[in-house]
Amino acid sequence: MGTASTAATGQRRPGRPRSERAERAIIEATLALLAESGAAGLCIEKVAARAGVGKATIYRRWPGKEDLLLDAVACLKAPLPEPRGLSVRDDLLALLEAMCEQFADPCHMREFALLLGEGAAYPRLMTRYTETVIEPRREVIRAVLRRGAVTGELREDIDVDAALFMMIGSVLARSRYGDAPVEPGYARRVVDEMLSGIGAR
Amino acid sequence: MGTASTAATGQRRPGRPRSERAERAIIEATLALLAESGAAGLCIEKVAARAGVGKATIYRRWPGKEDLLLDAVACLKAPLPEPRGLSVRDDLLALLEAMCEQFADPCHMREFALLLGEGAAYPRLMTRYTETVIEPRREVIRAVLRRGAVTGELREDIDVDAALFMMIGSVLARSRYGDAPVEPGYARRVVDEMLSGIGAR
DNA sequence: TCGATACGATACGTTACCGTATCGGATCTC
DNA sequence: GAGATCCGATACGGTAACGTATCGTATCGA
Repeated sequence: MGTASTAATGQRRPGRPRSERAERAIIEATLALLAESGAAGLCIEKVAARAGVGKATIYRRWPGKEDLLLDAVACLKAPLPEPRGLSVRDDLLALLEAMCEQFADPCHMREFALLLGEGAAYPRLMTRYTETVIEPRREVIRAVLRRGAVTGELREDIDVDAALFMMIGSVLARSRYGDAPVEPGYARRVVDEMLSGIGAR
Repeated sequence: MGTASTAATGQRRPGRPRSERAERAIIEATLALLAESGAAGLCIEKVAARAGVGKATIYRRWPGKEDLLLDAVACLKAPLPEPRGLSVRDDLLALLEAMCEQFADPCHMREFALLLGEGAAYPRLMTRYTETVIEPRREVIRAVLRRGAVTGELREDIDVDAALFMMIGSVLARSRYGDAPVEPGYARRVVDEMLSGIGAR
């Protein structure tokens, strides 16, 4: 992490060691505030207050806001269910339903949307988020699509990336603020529409 | 608009009338700064500076930032090409290519992404943006899809909304910061994948 | 011409957050 | 126990934007 050099050398520094508990509280508070107010709205003083920590304890570890956010975002997990269904259709359905569920949580939605919007201002942060959260999820879906092309459940010459973004995007475009929440059954409709195609037989 | 009551009564108020030119400059500067920094990053002093206007000239018309933004966003247009192609496929292709092009412009992308991310903090602003920009565009695409279902170019029982969001979302999910720019031919790949479906024949 | 209002400019006090410094107490190693 | 470092707390000066007030000038109706 962005912290001092003890880990690098392996040696112990003299004096009181840094509190692991404080560090966890800081990261946790950072992620919570990130989801609430976005990267631009996040401020160190609020992080310190929520973490129950002095400002100095933060500045001792990270030089500034962006470095703190960078480490915080790296701690995010991407809890998409590992697909182990029987059919490709069932796997896609489970993945898409999990996405719908996550985006229905206003907290996750905000986290994603805020980072998306602020990507231009914080490019390193956006890159880290992509590596940590977004790309692993995409890869899970890509794997299912490729598997389908091999087993014959999907067209052999399927355009994996186009299909990937159609799936992900259908949830993303639907889950905007101001729209009605995604209704149950939406994932199934998308998957079936993708499988059968919209063209006439 | 949010301005004073002369329009409502139709009567002229005594004294020097408000400058139409200043009002236009303010709205224009607001939209420019909105695209650059988002709603949260926008500040009245910068709007005044860019518009070449005193702060009082802004506060005389709008009580605060959100009301100004509300009027500014209402002035946005949604320049999707009116489809008048020969086939449904050509129309969808043209619409999707126009979307790709617009999202390739960093300015439009930021405008959209920033508003999306800040939707939670400015719900009225988000609603206005949806009414003015987003929903009209969706309706154009819906109309083409419905037409296809009638003419037989598309399946008769097509799920219009699912298909709509798959189309829009494929561009949206692909056009993130940190990703490579959308390559030419992407729109065609999406449209053809949607028409044929990814399921095996 | 005169009163009323708007204009751009600028000064003002307020608030929020920045990053730094310092405090007394706590917790490590030697 | 001595020295070093960290702890949470808080004070500090600096900066940015807030929204209000006040300039002298400009432009309208009566």
